[in-house]
Amino acid sequence: MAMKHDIAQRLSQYRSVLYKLKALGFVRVFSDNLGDALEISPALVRKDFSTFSLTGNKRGGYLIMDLLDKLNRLLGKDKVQRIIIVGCGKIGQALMTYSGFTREGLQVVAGFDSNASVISPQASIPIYDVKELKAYVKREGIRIAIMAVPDNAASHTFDLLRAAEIKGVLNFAPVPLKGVEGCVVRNINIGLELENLFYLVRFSGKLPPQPAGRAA
Amino acid sequence: MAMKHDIAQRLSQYRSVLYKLKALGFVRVFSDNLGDALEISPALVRKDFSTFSLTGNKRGGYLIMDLLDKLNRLLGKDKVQRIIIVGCGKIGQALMTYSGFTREGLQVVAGFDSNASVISPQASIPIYDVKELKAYVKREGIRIAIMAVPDNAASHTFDLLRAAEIKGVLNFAPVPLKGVEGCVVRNINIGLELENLFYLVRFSGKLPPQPAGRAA
DNA sequence: GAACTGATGTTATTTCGTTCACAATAACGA
DNA sequence: TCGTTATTGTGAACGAAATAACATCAGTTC
Repeated sequence: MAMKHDIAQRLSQYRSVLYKLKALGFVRVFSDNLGDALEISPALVRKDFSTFSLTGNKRGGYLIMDLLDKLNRLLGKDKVQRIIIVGCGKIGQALMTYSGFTREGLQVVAGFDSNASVISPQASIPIYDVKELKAYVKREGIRIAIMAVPDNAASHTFDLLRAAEIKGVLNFAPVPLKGVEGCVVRNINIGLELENLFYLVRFSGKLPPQPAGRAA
Repeated sequence: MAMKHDIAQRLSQYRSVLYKLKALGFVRVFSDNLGDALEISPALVRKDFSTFSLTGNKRGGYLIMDLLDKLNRLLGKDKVQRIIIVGCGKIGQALMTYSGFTREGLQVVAGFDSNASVISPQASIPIYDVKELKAYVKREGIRIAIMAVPDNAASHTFDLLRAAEIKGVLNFAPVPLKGVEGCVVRNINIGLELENLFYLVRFSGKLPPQPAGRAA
């Protein structure tokens, strides 16, 4: 059940770096450059490209435009990718107008909430009652949702999303959801990340306490 | 340069699950239970515990209270962990009042921004001018910061944080920051995560296109 | 109190992602 | 045109992390 997440993440990162290089006027790029940018070895860059049949020239490296074309097709970036946000509290609303999305070809097309006071179907990005979720998703063919609800609503909301046959969920609730057949889940647990940071800072450099107690 | 991130993350997850079990009235737990909860093998649970000298009883499993005590000490949860937020736009402000933090023993003690219109030193969680960042961090002994600034400010803001000798940064800007000596960085790139989701959904089950072209 | 049961703690094995190493080859220069 | 050089593409080697396997032992039962 090992995730093949990592290589897909790298594809997006390559894409991002390539756009920057293109903006700087470069037309070719070498595996070394991309390796430096992502802090990985050039060999891994070439291997990734090989896996997806992204080919270069034996001496002239890779053509940036060519790579971008192929990556965009691979990542489905040739069309705008529409998402909805379920849970329009502070985080949800912040994400609704998050500027990083448009730049990435992502478009938040609607929000959903159970709290009547935030519902506003006339807004530029409308917020509907969560009761309308299923119909909307079906009608508009939405496949990906961001979930930004409080922890106690997480599990129920996830059931609603599954009932609406959502195919992928980015979960910001502090309750890790388990992925299920037909629906990929990705958990972003901010508290967990911070805890992790505190841990890494506390023991940065030093090994964890009593790492198997090998005598000196 | 392989990360030892994973085991620390699991430690926090064990802790979270253990609290839930405790709330349900359980007093003992077995490696199987925790393995199921985190979707990992029981062997890995025992191995993790062994690494950190978390011991159980050969037959009776582990005592939940005992594990929690030790985990809390390991993760520094015996005292409140204070953090600051740099960049008080929508995301930053949403995080300031994020309810998930207090539950985790995390406390946002201040915000910083360069935009005069959001500065409010009298608020219950004060927002100061970013000019005061360094002095504040020194005075209060802050070690961890959340960075929620727009992409074009990311690099400069990171320099400020380093100058203030911040030890760890959780970066929400859509520009991945490279970690540096003395400062651990953890990037949360929402756009990237969504792209990844789209990719996984597109190819869920099926292998990536032409995976090295092995003939049928 | 002796045999048995069931879970731990740890060693051995496997798996998998990454890096190494190098053969193949396209561009460049004389 | 032919040698040289720089870079790709990929099979082999490596290493780390997860799993499997098992020896060890606390508790339970008769």
